[in-house]
Amino acid sequence: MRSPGELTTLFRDRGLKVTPQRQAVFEALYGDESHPTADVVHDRVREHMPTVSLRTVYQALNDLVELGEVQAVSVGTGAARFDPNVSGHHHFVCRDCERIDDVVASPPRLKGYTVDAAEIVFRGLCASCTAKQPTTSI
Amino acid sequence: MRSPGELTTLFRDRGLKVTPQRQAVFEALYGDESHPTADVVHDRVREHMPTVSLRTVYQALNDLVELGEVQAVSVGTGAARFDPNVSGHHHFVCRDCERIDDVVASPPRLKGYTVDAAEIVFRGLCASCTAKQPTTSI
DNA sequence: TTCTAATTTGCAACCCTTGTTATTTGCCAT
DNA sequence: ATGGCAAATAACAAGGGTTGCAAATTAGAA
Repeated sequence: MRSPGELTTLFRDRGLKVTPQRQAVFEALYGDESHPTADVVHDRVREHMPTVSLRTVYQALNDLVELGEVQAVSVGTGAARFDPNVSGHHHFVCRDCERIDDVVASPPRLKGYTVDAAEIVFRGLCASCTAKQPTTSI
Repeated sequence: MRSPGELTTLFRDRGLKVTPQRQAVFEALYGDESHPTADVVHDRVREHMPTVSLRTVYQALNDLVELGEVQAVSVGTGAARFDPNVSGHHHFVCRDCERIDDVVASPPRLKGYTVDAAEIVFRGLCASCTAKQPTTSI
């Protein structure tokens, strides 16, 4: 995810307005590695802007996801987690505390962890949907 | 997942009762490769037992998951999907129709598919939780 | 500054899943 | 075969997470 300053330009270029609420979400998420839920982001934002609604935080987060600046991580732990790191990496989900850690190493290097399973989820279009796609190539 | 007949024995051994509703869930899921949601299983069961409640279907599915006979797949497409195939395999999630296919091949062999991303989710205990685990070894 | 489209808020509604409770039922022991 | 008890069912409500909606506000271009 780009810096809050760069996001300001990006949002305006896309016809999206840069509100104080959105800037607060930018700041709350920038450089964060804890994979917070929308609710956690909301709490964080309200520390300095007590009147911001959860709905607005969801809006801002969804906008960031649509722009490809933030990744929504759904790993079956209830609420979606939001990750400003959109470079290729994977996640470790603790079955006890539900903490999510970034995994840049391969499984054998997960020292200290208890790895129960490694789930690989491929995302894209299935053969049928690929076939009926209007402009798809390859 | 074992056959409905074998599950009958397994359930009784564990002190769980084998009801017609549960047997209907067994039948509905046995050999199924479509990764149905609880709601889909419910519809399927009700074709022959119209009075079965969704709650009961959830109960049966959760029991099967706890016994390790069925895998609950949460890939961010809303409702959980249930998979009677508990052998080591991965999933392909279509971003268009949300169909889930089993993946036994490696990514390069996904011919016909449009692969946007391959997410690897490691599950287990993080370093902190591993450390405070009562009886953990290795 | 003015105008317009986008945004915010607060609320309700939605989906998915689980809690609760009275009633029914499987099934073990007799 | 029957009784009794623990477990399961059904119906309902409620919970968490997320989105839809409408009125009021506001960003930002002209």
